[in-house]
Parts: sequence; C-alpha cells; structure tokens
Amino acid sequence: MARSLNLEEIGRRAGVSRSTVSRVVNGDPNVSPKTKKRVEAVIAETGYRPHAAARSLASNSTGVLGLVIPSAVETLFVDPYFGRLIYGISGATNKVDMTLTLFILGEQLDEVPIISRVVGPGLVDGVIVTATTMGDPLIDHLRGANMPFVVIGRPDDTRSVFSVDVDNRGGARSAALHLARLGRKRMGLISAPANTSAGVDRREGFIDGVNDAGLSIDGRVQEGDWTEESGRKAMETLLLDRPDAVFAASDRMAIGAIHAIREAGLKCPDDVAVVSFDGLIPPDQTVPRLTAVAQPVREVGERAVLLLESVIDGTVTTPEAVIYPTELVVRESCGSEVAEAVSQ
Amino acid sequence: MARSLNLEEIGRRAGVSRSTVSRVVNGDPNVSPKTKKRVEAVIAETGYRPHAAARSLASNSTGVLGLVIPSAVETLFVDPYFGRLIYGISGATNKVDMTLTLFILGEQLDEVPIISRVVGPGLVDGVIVTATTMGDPLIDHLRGANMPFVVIGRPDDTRSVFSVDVDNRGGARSAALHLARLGRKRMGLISAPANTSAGVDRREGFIDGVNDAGLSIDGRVQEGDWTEESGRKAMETLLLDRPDAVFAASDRMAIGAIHAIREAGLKCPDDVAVVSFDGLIPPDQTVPRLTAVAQPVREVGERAVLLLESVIDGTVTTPEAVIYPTELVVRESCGSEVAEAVSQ
DNA sequence: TTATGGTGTGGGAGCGCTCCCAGGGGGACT
DNA sequence: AGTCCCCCTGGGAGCGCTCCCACACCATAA
Repeated sequence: MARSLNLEEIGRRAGVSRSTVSRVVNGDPNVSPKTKKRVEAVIAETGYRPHAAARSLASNSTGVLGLVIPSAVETLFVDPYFGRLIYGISGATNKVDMTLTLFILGEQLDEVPIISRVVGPGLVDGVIVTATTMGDPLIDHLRGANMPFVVIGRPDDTRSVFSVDVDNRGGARSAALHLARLGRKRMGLISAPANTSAGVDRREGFIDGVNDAGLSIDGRVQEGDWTEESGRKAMETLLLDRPDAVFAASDRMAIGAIHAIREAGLKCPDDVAVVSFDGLIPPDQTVPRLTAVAQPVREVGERAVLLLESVIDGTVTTPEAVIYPTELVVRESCGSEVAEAVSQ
Repeated sequence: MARSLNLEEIGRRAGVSRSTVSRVVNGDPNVSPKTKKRVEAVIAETGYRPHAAARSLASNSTGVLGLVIPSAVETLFVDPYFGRLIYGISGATNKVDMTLTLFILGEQLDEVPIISRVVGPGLVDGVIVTATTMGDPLIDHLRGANMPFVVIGRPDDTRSVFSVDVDNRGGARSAALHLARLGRKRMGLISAPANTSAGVDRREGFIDGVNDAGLSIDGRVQEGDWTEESGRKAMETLLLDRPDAVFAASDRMAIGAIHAIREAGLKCPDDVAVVSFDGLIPPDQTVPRLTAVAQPVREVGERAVLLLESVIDGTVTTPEAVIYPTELVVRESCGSEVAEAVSQ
C-alpha cells in the first residue's frame, strides 16, 4: 500500500518493464501471449488502473468532451429538450469510449472563470456548444484558444464553424402549409426568443409557409420564452385577434396555448388548431393530442459527438453544417381528421 | 507558436523563473508586487492558461467532481427531477470552482468500462452517486477504489456512507395525515419501484400515516415506475377499489393518476383526492393544481457537493447522513378548501 | 560588528504515463 | 553456416506542473 500502483510497479511484479505493461494496457499487438497473460493477471489481482492525468499529460489528449450550455436559466431545464439532448450526447460519448464534462454557465458574472477552464488545455479535447444566442462571445473564445468545437444549432457564420442543426425553417414552414391545407385562414405564431437561431428560423419558416399558402400572418405574432406560462400569455394576446390556428415554437409553449384557449371558453382544435415544434411530449399527455414538428434530438446529439471526434483527430477539416430533417407528426390538435401513426 | 506556452516560457518572457510564475498563477503572497505585475502582463498578452492535466498529475488532485447516474433509462429523463438535480449540482460545483463530469450509465453491458473510468485515479477527485438501486455494486466499487463519494438518497448502510437525502418517510406520512384530516377514509397508494430507497421510504411512510390515522390501506397499493403512463395504469387498477384519495410517489405519476380519474368519469378532488411527492411541476400546469410533498432538490444537490468537498479534503471523516425536511404544499387536488400560498 | 529571521526567488526532483529508439533472440531463407 | 528480418522487450526522454529546499538579500536587534 505504501508503494503506489503504477506501470513500473506492475512491471516489477510481473517481471517485465514499464513499457510492456503499457503495451498490454493499451492493447498493443506486439506482446507475446504468455507475457500478456501474466501482466493481465497482475493487473487483475492488484486492481491497477492507469492514471488519467498522467496519460493525458503524456499523450496530449484527455478522452474528455465538454458540453457547454451558456446562459441556461433554471427554467430552461424544465423543457424536456435539454434532458434528452444530454442523454443522447452522453450515450454517444460513452459509445466512443470518452467521458462527458458539463459546463452550465449560470449568470453572466460566473462565465469568465468557467470559460477559462473550458478553453484551457489538458481538461477537454473538444467541446459541444448548444443554446448559444446570436453573437455569443463564447464562440470567439473557443476559436481563439484553438479548441475544437461543434455547435448544435445554426451558428452566426456557417462557413467557419462545424455545426449540427435541424431544419427549423423547413419544419416550421411545413406546419403552416399543413394548417392551410386543413382550411385554416387566420394563423397566429407564438415564436421563441429572437436572439436564438432556432427562434428566428422557426419564425421565418412559419411566416414563409403562411405566405406560400397565399395567406398573411397580419401581425399575429407573439414572442414567448420557451416556457408554458409564456405560451399561455402569448395565446391570450393572440386570441384578441381571433385566430383559427396557431403554431408554437416549442411543445411547452403549445401546452400553455391550449390552456389559454380552453380558459377563453374556446375549443382546440375546433375553434383554434395548434401545432407545436419539438415533438418531445408523450402523445397521451395532452388533450387533445399534440400535432408537432418532431425533431430528432438524440440523433443530433450523437452526430455532434461523432463530428467533434473527427474534428479532434483531424479527419474532418472543412467546416460543415449538418442539417437533420424534421417530421410533421399529425395528431388531433391541428384538427386533422386523419391522425397518422406516430413513428419512433 | 512553435514553442509551447508553459510556465517556463512565461518565466523566460517575464525574466523570472518557472516557480515565480507558478506562484503568481496560484496567488501565492510571497511575490513582490512589481514582479507580480510583470508576470501578469505577460500572461495576459500571451493568453497563457495552465495545463489542467499537468497540474492534476503534480498536485494529485483534479478539481473535477463526477456525477454518476446508474441505470438511467431515457424515461427517467422525462422526469423534471434529474434536470433540476443536475442544475443544482452544476451550480454548486461552479461555485466552489470545480468542474462537473457526468457519468450516465446506460445499459448494464456498458457499465463496467465506465465504472472503470469513474473509479480510476486522476480523472475525478470524488463522485456524487444518485438514483442507485438497493444493493448497487457501484458503491462497493467506489469503496474498493478508495474514491471519495457521497450518495444522494438513502444508502443501504447509512453508517458507513456519506449521504444526503430528503425525509421521504416523514413527507409521505404527512400526506396521509393530511388526507385523513380532510376526512378521506379509503386511501390508495401509487408507489415507486421497490428497489429504490425513495420508493420504499415513501411507501412505508404513507402506510404508517394511514395507520396512525386509524385507517387501513387494505391492499390499495400499486407500483409504478415514475412515469406518467405507469401512474395512469396504476390508478385504473386502484379505481376498481373505489378509493376516495390517492398518494402518488412522484408528480408525474400523480398527473397520470388524475388523467385516469377523469377518464373514468370521476372528478378530482371531489371523488378522488390526489397528493403527490416532489413538487417540481409548476402549479398552474395541472388541473386541478397539485397538492404535493415538496422536496428541496437544489439544496440537496448543493449540500452533496459541499459534503463531498469536505470528504475529499479530509475535513469530514465520520460518515453522516444529512436529511432535508420536506414541505407539504397544499393546493386544490387534495380537496382542501384552504389552499396555502406556495413558498419558494 | 555579528547574529537572527523574514521575504523573495531559483532550480532540482518527481508525479505516471507515452513515445521512440535500440537491441537481443529466434525463424526462414540463401 | 551465414544473412536478413521480424517479433518482442527494455529504458531514456520528456509532457507541464507542484513541492520543497537552498540561498541571496535586506532590515532589525544585540
């Protein structure tokens, strides 16, 4: 117990050198089966485990990926999105035999020292950044520190940054076209914060769709902050304009909107049809069941990890923007008579 | 750019030694103000950041805490509990100037290599373990590897393990007494998995309360798996027994129960009163507003971090079990005529 | 003057690993 | 028997930091 358990010590006990033990630990094929067996026996009986920091220092790579979520107020965590995303990323990270470190940047004041840890050498090999607002200085810090990173979402400059996103614009547009096809004429929009790319893209996509259908949004737009309560408030305001359909940029805001519709003595979907974005709420959890533009959160997370890995090991050098398609999952809240089966 | 930016190099540029730069970086007071200013200038202009792995290796401490969530199936993440917990722990970790690493153990098969990383030296200084099932081998692994750890929940052996928990038993008991006080006679229970300490404690506490009120549970117990859907199923079965009140061991299961009650053509709270455990759902999100035994998730997370820190630096050596009180927050779902204001 | 002690600074040693080069010892071929 | 080569093994060097000891320097007191 006095002697610390390291490669040298394992080697001593197995009658081989430090180097040979290292080769066994790292699966180097150039070790005779007999030696390998002997070393493995010693490792098993001593419970030896390589020292991660020493390994990082010598190999100049840590085996750790960072996930940075800036400016996440607690309310953000009420949204199922982040739980799913973290779960997906964590699973993918484990799969490639790496470790995930979480950086949740709370208030502005805390940010500087945390960022300093993130971008400093020897802690993580690269980071995934999500939920950034537009013009976020974090991106510049990462670039300045030469830290490999992948953005989940649409970065300000797609050509210089690796990113994975979903087709927010197309998905929102399809929601508008679907509602138009169902005969709705006075559509309203509950948008997400305009300083996020998802907020902008979903707003623009929806309005595009409305216009493409030969209709007009006529100012029926209210901005929410992703929360259910904001969705309710937004809907209350929109109701003054007597819309016959509304698209909410997130599930939670859609749920709030449905509450507001009901409280106003109206019915969803009969009086006001509702379509949401995300598709993360289990269908039976709302009445009526929610029609949603579903996004593949898990796939996005996994792809981000894989992409980041390629960036780190230099396999991929030219910035690329991966865009995942969304899928309109039709249920009852949009007023469609035919609710399709939900896949996945 | 060719020369790597390390202490030696900063020292060279500032005309001092490696040691002096190290002292400046670490805030050692034994540096003359003049020297300190000069070194800081060089650090600022070069953007130097200490190498985390080298520091860990030399100092034998990493500044990283691990959060281990074993056997977490994706459904677990639908529960707001984990998001809140992670948020609380992350905030506390940042506050003590440490970094948080997340280990989410997916399927059984993956566990071994991940645990190996967790308990190996040089990656984390200590870990917080949560959501363990009873008899979880993870605890033994940690003990065997001499890795400092704190359990969130009630460990199998309280006397040998540091832990932070909430008063599940007392909270559940107070729910029963409250319902009895309101005149309910035929109470039912939707319990949580019996292989978790929270599941057991909430069940036993509730049944104790029922008995203490001079009533009997008469077998009206159904086990759920934390999910809303399982709460609904459990309630459907319980309704065959015509209960006039039910206690659900989590918010989500309570929501499922309310759905089942409504679908059976009954009213909550008039026909069946509902009380839940957790208190994490925003009040206005359910109809009727949910009466809940609220637990201080954030405080628990923060305390766990602080306790773990003391264990790591040796300030605390005798295992202790910190128990946080719960608070019964009365709203409409229990059928109380007086709904108290919600605090916090 | 010399002794004493605090202050500021430099550099050796070492943390446990990886990387790389050197070299011994066979087997297969000429 | 000799040559070549490949397989396996050992050990030096070094990653960037912390820890500790040594020591120069100056102020103060005997």
